[in-house]
Amino acid sequence: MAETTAASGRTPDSTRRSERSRRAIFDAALALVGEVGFARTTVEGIAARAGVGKQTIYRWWPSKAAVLLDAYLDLAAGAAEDGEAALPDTGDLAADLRTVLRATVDELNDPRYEAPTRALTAEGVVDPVLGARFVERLLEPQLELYARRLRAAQDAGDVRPDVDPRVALELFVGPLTHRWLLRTRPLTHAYADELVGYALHGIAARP
Amino acid sequence: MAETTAASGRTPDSTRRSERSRRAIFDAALALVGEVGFARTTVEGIAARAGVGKQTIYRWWPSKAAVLLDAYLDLAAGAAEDGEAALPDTGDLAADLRTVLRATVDELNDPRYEAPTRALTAEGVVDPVLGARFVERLLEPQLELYARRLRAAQDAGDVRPDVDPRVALELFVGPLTHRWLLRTRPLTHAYADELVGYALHGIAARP
Amino acid sequence: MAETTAASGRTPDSTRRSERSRRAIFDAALALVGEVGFARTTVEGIAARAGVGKQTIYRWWPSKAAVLLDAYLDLAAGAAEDGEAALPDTGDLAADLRTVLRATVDELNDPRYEAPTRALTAEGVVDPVLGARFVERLLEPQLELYARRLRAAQDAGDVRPDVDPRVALELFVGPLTHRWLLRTRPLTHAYADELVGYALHGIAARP
Amino acid sequence: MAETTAASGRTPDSTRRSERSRRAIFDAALALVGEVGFARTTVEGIAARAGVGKQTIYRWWPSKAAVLLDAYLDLAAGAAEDGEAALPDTGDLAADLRTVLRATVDELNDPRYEAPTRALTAEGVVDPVLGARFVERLLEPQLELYARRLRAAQDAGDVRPDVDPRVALELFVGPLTHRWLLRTRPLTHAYADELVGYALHGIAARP
DNA sequence: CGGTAATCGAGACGGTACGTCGTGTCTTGAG
DNA sequence: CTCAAGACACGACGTACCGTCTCGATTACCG
Repeated sequence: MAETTAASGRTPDSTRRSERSRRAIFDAALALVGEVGFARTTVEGIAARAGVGKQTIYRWWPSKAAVLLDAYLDLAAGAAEDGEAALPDTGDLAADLRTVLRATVDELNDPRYEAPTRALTAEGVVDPVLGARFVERLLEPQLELYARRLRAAQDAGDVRPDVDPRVALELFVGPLTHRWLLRTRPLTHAYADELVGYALHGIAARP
Repeated sequence: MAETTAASGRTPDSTRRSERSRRAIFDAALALVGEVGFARTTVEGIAARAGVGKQTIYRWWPSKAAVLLDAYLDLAAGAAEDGEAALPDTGDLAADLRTVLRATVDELNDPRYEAPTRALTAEGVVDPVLGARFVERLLEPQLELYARRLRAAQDAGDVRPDVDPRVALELFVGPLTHRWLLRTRPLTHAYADELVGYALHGIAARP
Repeated sequence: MAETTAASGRTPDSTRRSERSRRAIFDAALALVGEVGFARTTVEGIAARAGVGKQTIYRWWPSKAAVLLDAYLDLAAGAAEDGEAALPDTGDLAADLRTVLRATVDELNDPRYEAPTRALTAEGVVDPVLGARFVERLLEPQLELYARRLRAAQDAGDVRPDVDPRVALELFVGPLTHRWLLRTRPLTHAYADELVGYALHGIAARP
Repeated sequence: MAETTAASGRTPDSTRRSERSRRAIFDAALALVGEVGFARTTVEGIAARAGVGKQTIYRWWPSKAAVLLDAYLDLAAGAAEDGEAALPDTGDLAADLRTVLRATVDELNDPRYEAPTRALTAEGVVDPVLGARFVERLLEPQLELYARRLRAAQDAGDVRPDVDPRVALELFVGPLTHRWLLRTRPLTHAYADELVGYALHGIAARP
């Protein structure tokens, strides 16, 4: 589980690292963010809760956001092990997209994940380094699944061959993310379905 | 220009308020966020730079984010005075959308606005109250312009009548925002054009 | 009660200073040094005990030693108010010196004063600035009393007129201090008497 | 050269000890105290400079003061080898004392020795165990030289037979130390001479 | 048109957290 | 076993800001 290595003067020897502390820090960080939110979570608080010296956190991470990101990645890695290396492919692209987008809606609405995900995303919006890492490790792998499914659909003749899947997928995740991040309108299954319809067939009138 | 009024015990008498200080605070806030970023901008710093007592800030705003939001709204109000109460309507919907989206791309890429816009958006992602205000005062009015243009296109028979403009517009702004906030891919005019094409006509193959 | 003004960037406005805090800090500092010793007394501890922010200490003093010195001076000033502006002068120089030196022995042996006095002295040995202040405010005024008494004795013909009182007085306080600081031998009344005997006949006029 | 043995649970096997490390630690300790002072010298710093593990220091000494003391004793032992097992005895007590006291003044004023000597003395003032060791190993042997010379003077009839040499010697070293430690007045040869004059006639036999 | 009640600049205050440094203990691998 | 190296839990450092709280000194309404 690679970490956002601290950029300070001397690099510590990672072979001698305490796995026990690493785990305790992750657990404490996630728990605290869930309980009091990211803003009121402090490095000091994480250290205290993890039964760890502050220095042990600063030795391995440059900021509390980096800690949380690694904790989150660790969590996601655990969850990813058992499952979903690919989007469903029943042959019906619209149905498959509806399934996935509905699942995404449910996940985004799940209060357990909301706080840390929002915190991390917001931090990434403002901190390019952290954001890049967030995208590279978490977001892009997910988007790649969409791209793959769309490519399969192209092979099956369900999607225009001149369409760039990497761009097309944003028609689905872009609006969803927009609603969720900015809270402009409620995120519902109905919205997911509507989105699939619009994006798949466009909004222009047919002659 | 209404402020996010401080919610503390006694409401101050706004008629006696110093306009001079208000302006100085806005200027200082925007300047500091531009120079050192939102995170390293402090209320103390704003006060010092504005030549103002800290209490004068705390009297009128509940947080530095609220100050920045009002400063930003003030800025936007000034900019909005001269112009764009509506999206262009040349009769060619695709062309008009390309124009607008390209302009948006340019704006988002403008380093002058980047820091404060990102800061406010990120803050809104995490703080629902601030986010709501941000959306209500800044985002929704802009989205309404899209909705209006799409409704006109429906009247002209260029957009399917069963399409909900408020949802459809997210096909354009959603992906754009997604790229900008998360920095997944560069934001270019070519992308804006591609997006208009995809969203307008869908990605599904035609039989 | 002048303080060892902090040498940091901006000098605080001493007219707005909280007398309440000043007193609480002195009390806490003296209490802690008495209870756990100087080395294990911390600025943090003083602040906590005094119910004061750390910054309030750092605003007015550059180090814990400076705090303790001022606390000590404040104490001494309080004690000095009621009393001893001069050494006793019964006409019998030897007896008077014995009285004073015995009292000094008792004071140095008093466990209540021992810890802070040793701490302060040791700190002054190593920190010239603090030491100078210690000497100027506490030690020299006391030594001046000796000098005055010796001058009176010269006037009375009990001390050789060519003797420099400021040097002569060190024959008494030097050895006493030496024993106390370095703990070479026990400090007793007998020693005080012996010292007076030895030193006095060196400077006493011969008939 | 005996060390202030660490008092921890298991005593290490001193026969397997690295002489190389011991010397390196002494050198590093003395160098650091000379360069940055005792307070800012750290065990970690000594270890790093000596190219030694921290544990190697903690294995053999209980504190940095103890390390410095041993380093100092080691130094003094080297210096003592070539010389002065006794005070000069030309038959003229006053002259001999002046010689010795002037040499002491020079030594105390030597900036090379000032930092470590002050540091050790100050530490001994506050730490009775260390102080006792300092006195026993360094101070008392020197004082004994004075006592011996005074006894010789008594035998020669130059000093009153009822005088206790161990007390009398403090008339010389006490005031000198007082001036040096507390920096009340400059330490000069003239002062040394004056001191001898004052003190000596106090203890000299009367014709 | 002077009294008075507010806001204003300034900044001290009690706090919380920061990120760093040093302590003394413990562990690892080499000799 | 000792040693160099250094990670660890811990505690304190001195600093930066927080949001609250006095302080005069304007300043603008009101009687």
